[in-house]
Amino acid sequence: MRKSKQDAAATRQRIVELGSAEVRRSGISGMALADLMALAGLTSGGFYKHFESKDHVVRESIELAVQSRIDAMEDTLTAEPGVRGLHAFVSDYLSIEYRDNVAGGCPFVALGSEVARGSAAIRETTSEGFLDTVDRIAEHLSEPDPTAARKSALVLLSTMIGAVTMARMVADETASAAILEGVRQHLTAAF
Amino acid sequence: MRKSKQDAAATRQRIVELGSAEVRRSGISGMALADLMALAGLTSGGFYKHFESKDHVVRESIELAVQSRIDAMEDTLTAEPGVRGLHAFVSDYLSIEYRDNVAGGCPFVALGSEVARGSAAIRETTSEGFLDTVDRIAEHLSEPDPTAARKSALVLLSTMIGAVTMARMVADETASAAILEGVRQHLTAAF
DNA sequence: TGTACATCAGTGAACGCGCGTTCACTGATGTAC
DNA sequence: TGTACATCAGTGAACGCGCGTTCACTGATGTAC
Repeated sequence: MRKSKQDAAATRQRIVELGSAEVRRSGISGMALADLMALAGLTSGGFYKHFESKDHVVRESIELAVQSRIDAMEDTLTAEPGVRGLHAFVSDYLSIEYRDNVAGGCPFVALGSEVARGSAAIRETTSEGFLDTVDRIAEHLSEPDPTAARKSALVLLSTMIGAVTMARMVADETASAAILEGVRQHLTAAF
Repeated sequence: MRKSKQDAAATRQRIVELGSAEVRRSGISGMALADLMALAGLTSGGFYKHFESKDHVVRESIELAVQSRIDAMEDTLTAEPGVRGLHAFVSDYLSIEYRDNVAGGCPFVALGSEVARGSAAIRETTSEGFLDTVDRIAEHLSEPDPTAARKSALVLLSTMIGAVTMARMVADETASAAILEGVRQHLTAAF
């Protein structure tokens, strides 16, 4: 049952989009290809008509997740001018809703420690995405010196990633919310 | 070949100690019980003479990792008085050496995102360890109000965890070192 | 203190399951003439 | 424009491997008398 080139391209795109959510929800090793294909309405064998290996979908899935998060971030940062936009981004990121939106949330939070142990290709892709995100944040900071702006952006993003990672890990709801709120206050005062 | 009670207790202890390093090195799902037992000089089957399931060793291994990190932290914090001890702790934590010492390093960095997806028991154990660590840090902060101290400690620890997690993930050495150094400067200025 | 039996730490093979990957096959699409 | 053949997206079973867990067995330790 061969499909047209357009259909095939659309299928591939759909797999990556579903993978982008799945990999954040279940983790790299937790994402099963047969499950992913089932989500796309396909059976397992067809996977290799679109990708060389699991590593390849994982990479593209993470890439898409990073890109869609950057796009959303740009929207928030530019919706309000200057520091107002920055604080809106920080507050959104450190909200209960964002903490609980694993599949649609920050890939660095969802995959941080797993990527550090992952293949060289996955580390490469993910860390490029991280540094790209840092650059985008730096562009929106009020600091005149680009090196200083980059450093601030690095600190800002690492801090938020740590906070949400711990907020997701901590079982007690009150303690979890306190992490988010504490870090939000700290960052909006410091930047 | 039954062993004496003392031998058996020593074996159990050894497995947990090795597990404490292994789980940080390989992750929860990456730690294979047969490998762990081989490290202890035993064969796979004997595992269940000491533990009910993999989940149980993982819990004890994380618990031990947290405890040994707390002990090391207390030493650093009290070696020098006041803010000097705190800054020494922050600088050690955000050093290249600590970043590269995965098996002996911070379990929250090594396992953060994986624990968030883990069993309820593992989440419980790990987040208790996290909150315990926060309390210990809070005791050493100069702030008079204990609630404020606790909040500062929460922010401090989450920030450092995020920084080291990203520093381990980022493939480029210069960029990785810049994360550590940037966050170190930021935290020693802020606390 | 000695003896007989029960217990149980440790062995190593086997089981069962999940999962990445392969493969022969199908039939619609693409292409060459 | 039609026709014949090649291509290839998708199917679903099978393979192979890793790994958690179980099990029958061994022999030293622990315990009851």
